[in-house]
Amino acid sequence: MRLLDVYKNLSGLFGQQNWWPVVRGGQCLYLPEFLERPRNRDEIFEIMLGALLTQNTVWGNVVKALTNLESKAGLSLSSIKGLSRDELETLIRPSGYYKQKALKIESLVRFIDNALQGEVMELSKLKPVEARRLLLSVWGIGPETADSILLYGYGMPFFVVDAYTRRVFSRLGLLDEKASYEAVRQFFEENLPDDIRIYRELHALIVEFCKRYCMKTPKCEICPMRTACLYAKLRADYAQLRTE
DNA sequence: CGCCAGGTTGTTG
DNA sequence: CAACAACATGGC
Repeated sequence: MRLLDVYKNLSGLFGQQNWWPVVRGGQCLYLPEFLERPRNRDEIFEIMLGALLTQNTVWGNVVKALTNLESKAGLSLSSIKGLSRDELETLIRPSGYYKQKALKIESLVRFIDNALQGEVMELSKLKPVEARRLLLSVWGIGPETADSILLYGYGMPFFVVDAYTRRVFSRLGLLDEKASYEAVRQFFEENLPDDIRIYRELHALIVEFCKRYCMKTPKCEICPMRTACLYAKLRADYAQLRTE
């Protein structure tokens, strides 16, 4: 099975994902309208917040945090700037690592004020590679967070590699488990059509697939991709041995 | 209960 | 550069 086959399978299984979600009135919405138009500054900043808050954290907890921010302050840059460290910590608490994440948000805000003159749209004027380099220079923003912001916020063609991506594709036998972030990203970018819609969808589909089937201890018996998966075969063989 | 979650940073060998 | 600890809440 090739990379594009995986995409087609997952796409057929789960349908259109419409990432990145937006939080409005405490609801988490997946809106197809962003396939057609660029995000505005507030929408991009909200993605930055979400991308930071979801580091090693389930999205449901991030929604709680974003909902707190939304109702007590607002999700815009200026709203966040009006919060004290303590207020920020309290509001984002449900997303975990809340003290560290409060520092990261402050670090992000400093970056926007200083390097971008307070305007996130400045990044869209740069060449993608330069925008990425800048984001990676911010304390608290690593490669996955940067690529999430660039791909979903700015529509720049970087594939987002997360723990799920490594898990799925190493289990399928298409990737080395210990390949570096950059190596994995290049593998995807070289083997996918140069189309941010596909980058966006595939990453979202991988997350959905891992939540439903390919968890740490996977449900290989009922997995729709088991017949193409090395790991599923391995576990099936092992189960077979034990009954003999 | 224990395990796990859409990472990043700092420290150490 | 690789390995490991620290960071933390909430759902199952």
